Amino acid sequence: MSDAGLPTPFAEQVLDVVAAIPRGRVLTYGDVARLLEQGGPRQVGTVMSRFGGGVPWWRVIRADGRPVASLEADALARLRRERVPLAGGGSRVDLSRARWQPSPADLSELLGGLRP
DNA sequence: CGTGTGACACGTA
DNA sequence: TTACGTGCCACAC
Repeated sequence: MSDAGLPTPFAEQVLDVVAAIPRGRVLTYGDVARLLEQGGPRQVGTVMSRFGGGVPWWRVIRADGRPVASLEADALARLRRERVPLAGGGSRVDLSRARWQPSPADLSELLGGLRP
């Protein structure tokens, strides 16, 4: 069993956002940070590394469209399964088409629940 | 209080 | 396209 310690409030918000990414869509680490308006891509990555196991972690990718290096094969398989638009011969996500752009309603529901 | 580390981002070559 | 340097933020020593 893995004990990643206790999730901080920031970690829980990150996980909440990731859990809200619709099937077939993705966000970059930077996107998540900017959505929450706190921390940065590296902080999001740290959270995912420690607590990402319970959320759709494969929907969080790098800004260049490549999934996490250490889990690349698994991530690409899952993304393909969800019909996420790929590019670069299927090794990268086509961010211009796959990036999730939350509607104002999505945002208020997300951030509203996290930051009343 | 300096230094290293990390599931990152970006410009330049 | 890949490789490298620099910036960034938080945290452990």
